[in-house]
Amino acid sequence: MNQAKTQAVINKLKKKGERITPARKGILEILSDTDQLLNVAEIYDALRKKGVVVNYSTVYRTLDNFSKHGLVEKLAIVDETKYKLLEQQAHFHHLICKKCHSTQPINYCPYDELQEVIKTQTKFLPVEHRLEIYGYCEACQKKK
Amino acid sequence: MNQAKTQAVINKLKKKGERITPARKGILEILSDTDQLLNVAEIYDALRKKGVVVNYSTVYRTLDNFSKHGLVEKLAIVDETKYKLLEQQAHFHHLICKKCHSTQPINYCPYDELQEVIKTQTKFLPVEHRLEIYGYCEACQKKK
DNA sequence: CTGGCTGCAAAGACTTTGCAAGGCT
DNA sequence: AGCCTTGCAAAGTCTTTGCAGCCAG
Repeated sequence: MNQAKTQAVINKLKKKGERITPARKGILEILSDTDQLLNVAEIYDALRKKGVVVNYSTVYRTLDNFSKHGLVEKLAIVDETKYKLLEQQAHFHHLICKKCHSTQPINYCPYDELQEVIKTQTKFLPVEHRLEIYGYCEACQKKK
Repeated sequence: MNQAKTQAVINKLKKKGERITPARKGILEILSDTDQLLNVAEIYDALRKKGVVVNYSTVYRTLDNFSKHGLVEKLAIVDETKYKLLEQQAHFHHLICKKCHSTQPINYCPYDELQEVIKTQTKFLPVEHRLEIYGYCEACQKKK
């Protein structure tokens, strides 16, 4: 279990005057311990498995809260909304399997070139970006 | 009005044995005539303005249909789902304004490097990808 | 003609919200 | 103790679906 990661985020939340409840701690632990993108139902289920039984609305509210504090990113996958804990150092994009919906991070980001192109072509002021790659994971390729 | 573009897609649909109804024709015209990403409500409204009054479910079904035929792309924007007509030649990514939600295409795609990185780092088989950039358009920068 | 397409209305999935009770600090 | 957070239930939004009737080919 990635306690250091969880604790770091908890400290940030405390500094902002947010209370640390079992639901919040549980969700942070879950997000800290995975490199998958998770949707609300997956987080809800994972919480139950940990013995933290909460209402769905709590999960939604908690994720909104974390998102507003810039601790968690809400990602729009086609036909699904997923969440991930933001890393302070680097940031990642994800490979998403079209069959089993598993995700894995990839160490690549086109941000620098992207920014250059935008500056050259437009007067748009970029703030953030999303990049996801859809395809088939190793396991699902073999199944086919 | 971009009739050539519309007609080209209509021909593709006909070849696949799909019928060309007023709803389908209207939606194709709308998508052909914009470089914006449109959501279902925007397409529905644009149809009405053209005098083509249809049910929401028809818009959904039509877009699903086009999407299945690879003519239209369904994009997941955070908190919104948008659609665009696929270009056969090139493909584009979009700049999305966080304030007014307008979109503009940009002539850049990291696909080549991306594929290289995926091949090097993983055994994932990429099929498609999504890249969107969020920020502020020229008009909204001035308003601030 | 005739099967695919549409309208309608209802259901379904997901998310948000108001209020009272409970628990973190 | 005070007030932020949660549970509950209801409402809201968006999307899908079954069925009957219509229309493009």
